[in-house]
Amino acid sequence: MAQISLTFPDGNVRDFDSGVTPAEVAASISKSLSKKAISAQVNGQHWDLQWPIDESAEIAINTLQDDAPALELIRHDLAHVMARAVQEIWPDTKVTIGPVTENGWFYDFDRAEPFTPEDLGAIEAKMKEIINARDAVRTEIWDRARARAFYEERGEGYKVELVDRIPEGADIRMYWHGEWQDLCRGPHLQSTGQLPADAFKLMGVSGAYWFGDVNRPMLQRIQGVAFRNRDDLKKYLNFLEEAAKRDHRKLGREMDLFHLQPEAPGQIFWHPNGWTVYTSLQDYMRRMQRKDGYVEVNTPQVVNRKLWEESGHWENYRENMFIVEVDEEGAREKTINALKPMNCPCHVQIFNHGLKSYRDLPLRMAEFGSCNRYEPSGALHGIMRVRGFTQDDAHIFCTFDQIEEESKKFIDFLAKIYADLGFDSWRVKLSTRPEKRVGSEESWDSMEEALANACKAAGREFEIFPGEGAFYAPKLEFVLTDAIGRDWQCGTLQLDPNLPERLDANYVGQDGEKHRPIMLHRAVLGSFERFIGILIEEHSGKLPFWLAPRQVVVASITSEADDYVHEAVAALRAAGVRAEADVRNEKINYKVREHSLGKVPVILAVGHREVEERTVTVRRLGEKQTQVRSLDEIAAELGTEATPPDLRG
RNA sequence: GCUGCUGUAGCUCAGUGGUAGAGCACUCCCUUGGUAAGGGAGAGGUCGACAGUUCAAUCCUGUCCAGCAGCACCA
Repeated sequence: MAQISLTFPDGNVRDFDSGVTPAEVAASISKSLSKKAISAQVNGQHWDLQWPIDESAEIAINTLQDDAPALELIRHDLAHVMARAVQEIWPDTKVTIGPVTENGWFYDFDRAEPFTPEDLGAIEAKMKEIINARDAVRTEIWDRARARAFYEERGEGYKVELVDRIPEGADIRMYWHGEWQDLCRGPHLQSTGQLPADAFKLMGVSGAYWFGDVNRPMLQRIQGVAFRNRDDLKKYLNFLEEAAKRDHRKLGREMDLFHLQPEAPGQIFWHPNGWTVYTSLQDYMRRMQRKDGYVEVNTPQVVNRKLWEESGHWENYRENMFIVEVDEEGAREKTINALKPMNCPCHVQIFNHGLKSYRDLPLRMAEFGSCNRYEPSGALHGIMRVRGFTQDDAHIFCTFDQIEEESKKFIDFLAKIYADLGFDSWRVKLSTRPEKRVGSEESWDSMEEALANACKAAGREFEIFPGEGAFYAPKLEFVLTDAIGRDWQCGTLQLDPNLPERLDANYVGQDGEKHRPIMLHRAVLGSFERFIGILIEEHSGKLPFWLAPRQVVVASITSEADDYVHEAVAALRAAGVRAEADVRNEKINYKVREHSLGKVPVILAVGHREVEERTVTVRRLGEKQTQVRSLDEIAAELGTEATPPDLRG
């Protein structure tokens, strides 16, 4: 038997027979390690305790104390345990795949009857039974024909398909615990008894397509979350509760920002409070754009089909467009129009109106463009994914040589805005040429390089996403992370030589000849609707003062202070603060509670004392402490705070 | 769009084959109270829509609409 040497994390080297398993290695070290071991790292690769090691390697034995491997194994083994539980309860159920997810796992099943929420309890109970049975996990490598025959005999058609999908040369691993069997690449725990029976929870059942294919029948997906111990699970469930509290749909109602109703699905009824946030943000964006050399335009909502055919949207995007047919009385033919889903074709019309010279470039054309897209019903989500929305859209018409500089300028612009809006953490993705594409390799080289160079010049790191670009050009996407760790793609910078070509945009160059400009589609916020949703959730409704819809409420403690309340409100408004009076016949406790829940950042309370001294008592949201200040002083101070970031001295 | 679940007062939710309830919010009255709910009274519902079964439907069945979760989609 050949010898191999294994190097341990502490630097020790020991010799073993080739083919030794990590389980045997652990046993040779100590009995307790052998019991506690869950898996190994062999040359950095996550390794099942039962897999033989044939060559000298670095090895580390993992236990439940090792965070990453432990979580992976717990979640993965629970997926198997759940599948076994389901098949034990409903033997006619077919199993498919069950991968690990960010906080747990899911497993997709094929079964005629739907799983009900009540079934989940039964499955969970059965899973605990299986864990308590402490069955050893066993693995073997089979050849393809045997594995295939095995699953065919059992009628597990999905598994047959999986066996067929395993690439040539890769091991086909079969796993067992108890009588139950699954095809799996592993690794797994030593025994189901190593699973924490109190640190997982089934979260729900939903539909999912087999390999994401809409044409295949829908499977039933049961999802679970799992952690190393009960406390971590509790922490996670608690986190979910906290996240639910900051849901923009809930806060939108509580803060009276907007509503949606069935007559206009995916379109927003903005209430005064919400519209104040919207217009404040839009005013800010408008000022920023002007300062950065954009011109602003506005273009039609309802545009004849002809333009969409020319732009290519009719061919490629039609099922997402609202079609408007005009059937005029006595007209020879009815006209077919579409609500614009994008602004770009209209902007090219403005560009094309009149001759453009190279001296006009770069031309930065901005529009707060109202767009309508017929999004699939299942995609709608509050104000984050809607059918009617407004983009902070702009198209930069420029020459190829100007791409890099314009891109750099845009990244700087976007960085300034994200910083002003309180987002410090964001990433840049560079999506490069896809398989199916148009244009020469040289042109792709230079476009990708221009975007990469622009990032470098702006001092921004970027990740490359190969093959993710549009068929005509690469793009940058700007992803920000909110307070609960979710990613949102908001900003984008898409190069586009295609649309100017289709719509025959051109400018007269220095040489007196016609040339084709390139377009840069770009947005910072993406859409106001989605961005406001993100802002609400990021701040749990406690928006930055300059964006808060009601910045100050002046509340009377006694009705004898009512006149002074109105005087204070007038003074605040004169100072540029959005202030309201609350002179209702209610106690101050009641008013404080209500406005605190309404996320009003500042409450000024006034009673006899304040009236006499011409002061107010200031209470800021989230603070218990109050402060007595003179009315003039606080009006000036809050006036400064209410100033948008770009207008501050 | 697909699978599953849900739809009762402005909000959160209970409930029943014999046309409905609570808390909060709302209106009025009392109370003028010092920093997260003072007390009392009152008003408010075509039980998502439309069909069907039934003597009788908010409840059972079907279709549609909308919402929620996930999948798919996001040129």
